[in-house]
Order: sequence, then C-alpha cells, then structure tokens
Amino acid sequence: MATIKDVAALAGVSISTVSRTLSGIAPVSDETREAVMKAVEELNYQPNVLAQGLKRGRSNLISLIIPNIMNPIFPAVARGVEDRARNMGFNVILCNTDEKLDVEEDYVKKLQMRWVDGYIFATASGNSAHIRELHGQGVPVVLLIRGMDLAVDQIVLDNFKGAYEAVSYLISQGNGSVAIYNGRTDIELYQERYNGYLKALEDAGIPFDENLVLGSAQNAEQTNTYPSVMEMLEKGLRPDAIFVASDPMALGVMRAIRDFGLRVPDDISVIGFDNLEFSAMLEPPLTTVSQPLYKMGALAAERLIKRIERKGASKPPRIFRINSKLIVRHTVKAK
Amino acid sequence: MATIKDVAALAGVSISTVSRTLSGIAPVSDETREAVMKAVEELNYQPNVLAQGLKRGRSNLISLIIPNIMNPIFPAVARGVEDRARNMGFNVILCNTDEKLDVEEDYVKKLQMRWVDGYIFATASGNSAHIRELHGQGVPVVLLIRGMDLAVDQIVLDNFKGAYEAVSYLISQGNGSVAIYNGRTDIELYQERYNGYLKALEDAGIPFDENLVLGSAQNAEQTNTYPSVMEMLEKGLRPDAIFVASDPMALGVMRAIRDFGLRVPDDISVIGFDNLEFSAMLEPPLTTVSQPLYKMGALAAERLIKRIERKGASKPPRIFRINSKLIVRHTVKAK
DNA sequence: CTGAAAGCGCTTACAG
DNA sequence: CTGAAAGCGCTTACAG
Repeated sequence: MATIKDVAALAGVSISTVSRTLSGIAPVSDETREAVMKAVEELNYQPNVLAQGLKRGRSNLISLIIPNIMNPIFPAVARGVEDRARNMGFNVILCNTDEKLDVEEDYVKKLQMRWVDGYIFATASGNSAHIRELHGQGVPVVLLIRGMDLAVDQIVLDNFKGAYEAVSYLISQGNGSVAIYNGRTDIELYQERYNGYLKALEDAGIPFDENLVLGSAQNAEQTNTYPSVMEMLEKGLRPDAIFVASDPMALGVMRAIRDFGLRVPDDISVIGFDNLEFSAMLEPPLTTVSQPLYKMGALAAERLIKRIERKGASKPPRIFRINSKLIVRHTVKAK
Repeated sequence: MATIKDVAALAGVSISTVSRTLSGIAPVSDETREAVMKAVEELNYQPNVLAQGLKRGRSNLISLIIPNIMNPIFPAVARGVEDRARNMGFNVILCNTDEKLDVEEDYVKKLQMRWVDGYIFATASGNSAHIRELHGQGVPVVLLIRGMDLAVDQIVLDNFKGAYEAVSYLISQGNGSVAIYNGRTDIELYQERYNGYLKALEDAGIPFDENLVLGSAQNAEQTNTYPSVMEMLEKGLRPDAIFVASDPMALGVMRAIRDFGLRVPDDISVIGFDNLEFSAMLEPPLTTVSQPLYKMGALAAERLIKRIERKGASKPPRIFRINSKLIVRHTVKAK
C-alpha cells in the first residue's frame, strides 16, 4: 500500500505538507492542494490508522462488552452500536463475557493495550471495580441496558414503567389476579420490573399475593419456567394472567399452561417482555413490552464517541431512561 | 500507562534488552531477565499493540463480515469466531453489510487502513471482486456458510445432504407428496437444498410436481411464506408434507396451514432448516435440520489465524463440507 | 505557506 | 549477552 512518502514524492512536496493537506488543519496553497490530491487519487492512498493512532494516542476503536451475543436481546443492540459507530468513523470490537468477571477483566486489560478509545458495557456484575477503575483513569465509558451507580452516561430502559403499564393493561382487561414470573432480582432491571408490578397492583387496589410470585430469587432462567408454572397450577392456583419478565421465559410459561390442559388466553392471559423477533410469530402471537434495542445501542455509541472526541470538556453524564412500548397481540383476553 | 522506556529505566537496562526479554526470541542472562521481569511486574507494563503492529505489520485483528447479526443464524456463528479468536490472541471487528456490495467494499477499504490481518466473509454477492482482490494481494481470507469459486479455505454446510436427509425422512414416514418452500435459488445454499430435495424424490421414485415448489425464484423471505402457502392451499393442493428451507420461513408456513383450518402435523407435516433457538419452543416443537453454527464459526477463525501466523508457507486451501443433523421433534407425523 | 526534525512505542539487524 | 541506531508511517511544534 502507498504511504505518505509515496504521495509526497509524487506530488513533489514534503510529507508534512501532505499530512497538513489531508488533515485540513493548516493553510495550504491551492496548487499544492491540487497536486497532493492528485497524487492521493493516483496512488489510492489511505493513511495508516495504526501510525496515526500511535501518534495521536487514538485507535478509533470502541469495544462493546456483553454477556453473550446469542442472548436474543443483544443482536439488535450490537447492530445499533455498530451502525452508529461506523457512521462516526469507528469500528467496534465485540466481546462476550458470559457474565464472568475474570473474562471481562481480562478483556479490558487486553483492550487497553490496544488503546481502545472507549467502552460500552452491557454486563451485570455487582463487583464492577474494573469499570470504576477505567472511568477513574479518564477512559470514556457508557453503560447500556444495565445501569450501575457510577457517574457515566447510561442508557437504560424504564423497566418500572414498562412493567407498570403491562400489569395495568392486564388489570384493565378485567384480569383481577395477576401472577408474575420474574428474572433474578439481583439484576437491577428485574427488580425494577418487580416494583412496577407491585405498584400497578397497589394502584388498582389489588392485594399482593406472594403465592403468585414465581421465579425471581433463584438463578431463574427460561429453562426453569416450565416446572414452576406447572407446580403452581398443580397447587390449584389459577391467576387470571401472568406477567412474565422476558419473552423467552414466556414461551415456557405458555407451554406449561397448555400442557396442563388450559388455554392461552382463554383461561390464563400471558404478557411478555422484550418483543423478540419470534414473539410475533408464536401461536398465538405474544402480547409483550417492546424495548427499542437498536436505538439504545445507537445512542450508546453516539454518546461514547462524542465523549471520546471532546475528551475533557464534556457535558456532565446523563442517565437516559428510555420508554418501552406495549405491543398488544393475542395472548391477553378481556374477562 | 508504562512504556518500554519506563521498564528499561527501572531495570537499569536498554529498551532493546527489555524487548528481547519479553519476546523471548534472543538469549538474555538470568539476572537481566529477573530485573526486567520485576520492573514489568512493578509497573504493570503491557506492550503497546499499536506500536508493535506498526513495526511488525500486524494488528492481531480479524474481521467478521456478515449480512446482519440480527439474522438469527449469525449470533452463534459470531460467538464461535470470537471465542476461538480470543483464545488465539486476536480480537474481532464485527461488520454488518445488509448484503450491500458498496457497504462491504467500503468496510474492506477502511479495514485495510487498519491493517486487519485477515477476513472471514459470510456474505453472498455474486460479484465478489473485492474478495478476489484481497486474496490476490495475499491477505488471508476464509469463506463461511456461503462458499464461492475461489482457492481459499471455506467452511460450508453440506446443504444437499441435509435437505436430502430431511426429505427422505419425510418420505420414510409415509408422506408421499412433499412440497418445498425454498429461499432464493441465486444463493448457492438454497440451490443445493433444492437439489437435495429433487434427489430424495427421485431416489424414492416419486414424480416431481412443479406445483409443489414454492418460494425459490423471487426475493422470497419469511414474510412472504404465508400468502404463497395460503394460495397453494386455496388451489386445492394438499401435499402430505412441506420441506421448508429455513426455520423462520417454517413459522409462516405453519401459521398459514393453521389459519386455513388444517393441523400440523396431522394434516400436513412440516420440516424446517437451521434449528434456531426458538424452534424447540414452538407449538408443536419444530422438526428441523441443525447446522453446527458455533463450531463452523470457531473453525473459520482457527483456519484464518493459522494462515495469518504461518503466512506464505501455508497448506493448500481446503473446503470443509460440514454435516448437518436431523432433529426430530413433533411436526412430522407418520401416515 | 512549506520543510526539516522530533517523536509516538515498539522491534530488529548491526556492532561489540 | 547487550546497547545504540534505524525505522515502521504518521503528526505537529518549530523555523523560515
């Protein structure tokens, strides 16, 4: 590939002049500019990003750190990050941590050697010392999907409101008793969804029944939803509806209801959370709460890169609490 | 961050010696080594990858170029690539092209400025001049999922065999007439699946009926499957089974069958292709053909990186034709 | 407006 | 076994 020297030689100027012409930062005479541009064109010259980075202390690389791209909420997030980053002249390095702290720390260490300019974290981890440290060193960081108590930009869903609206909708349709199947409440977003559920009940004057709380505490993931729902049904409990804190979990819930011999939504209504691609294609199509994952990813990338580019003189950090949207399909019945 | 100079100063040696000690490539006295290592430890020194790259002409970065991470077959592929790359000391830059040639070319151009060491392409594109060019320049390239006529490593599914087995299974269960809902046959893998379908019919002595061929030619994607199936049903055609060339398309097919008032599998059996995560959770769970996406991604990364490391003296390119596996669930009924 | 020079942080012949 | 020097491809004060 052609280097700046080749361009300088062909244009008959010094490499300094080539550099200045290209950066547009200093004044250059018209004829010089023309000669340089012609040479650039002719040689199809592209500046070497490694060399630029070494000089400027920048790599134009950001890193997206997520638990697992195979978790169905992340592809849209990643796509949003990638698209916006590309438009702003950055590439993104994708990292999967499986929620393992040591993997995450190892990644960050390696990426620092690479002079990655900024980090988007969409990982949980109660202990996030390495994120704090990064931020303490002045490295731009933004938190996505999962927030934490740190003075950086955060793009998170208004989970409380999303859950509140879903449960209120259920109640408005005449479903007097509403169960919840929640995720791990040590993850903040599930705790918020739980709070939204409680508040909706309270505002409707419906007494809380702890027998109607499934999942939650334990390491509850979708695989477990089936037996717990079965168990509840076998105990003779018959809520009018179940609010399920994620679409994949809702699948297991619906299957359990059906295998028990009941119908969705005729006997029990179900509402999910996430609005994954397959949710619309289920039988019946799932009513659920949609989060604008793509947009959230794009916003995260944009905030991060703006910070990278302004460096010190940035605006104070901000928490973006994004609104979800209820998607009404066919798993809720008016009673 | 500490640089090699700091280490040299602290250890009381030259930077050359530090470099040699760390690379382990040249002999160093024991006491020197100890002093250097102690300094490295103390300063928590990490060599600057940008500087190393500039010197060595290597970035330890590979690029994975796919149509769209939101297409459900790609998360597993990406995860496989990323895991293996990481184990081998490389990071991966993810690129989504939406099958647009100009986006893809633009990406490659930018990535070359970054001295990306190798490329994994999982994109179609009849016109793949830029891939040929890359390969012509001696840049390591591997093709994944979608092959082409080029002398590089390729990791592709044996689509012919997968389809052949699926259709033969359908026939063995007594389904005498089998329709196919195929993808765009200008994409090689769909053409191969079509050929497998034809061959299975032929080997079973079942005459080919062109009325039973849906999708295929047009820009057929999942959204379109519903109306075409409806149309076929309304024409009075009643195949015993439909072989659908992808799971997302199978969803629409099943819905159409059901909306028409028939049952899956009692009236019409359905078999998909891909074995996506949601396929097991459908109602009824989908019988389908599984491709080992994660493994294929990992293999692609491994081959690519081995080539990067050996450079010139590599083995001749090889086409890996991976076997699929029939996953029997509940959408096929013995007749 | 333009060029020569220093330097970003490394690696690697070249001497010794 | 070790150090001084050149150089990877750029950018950016510093002179002029």
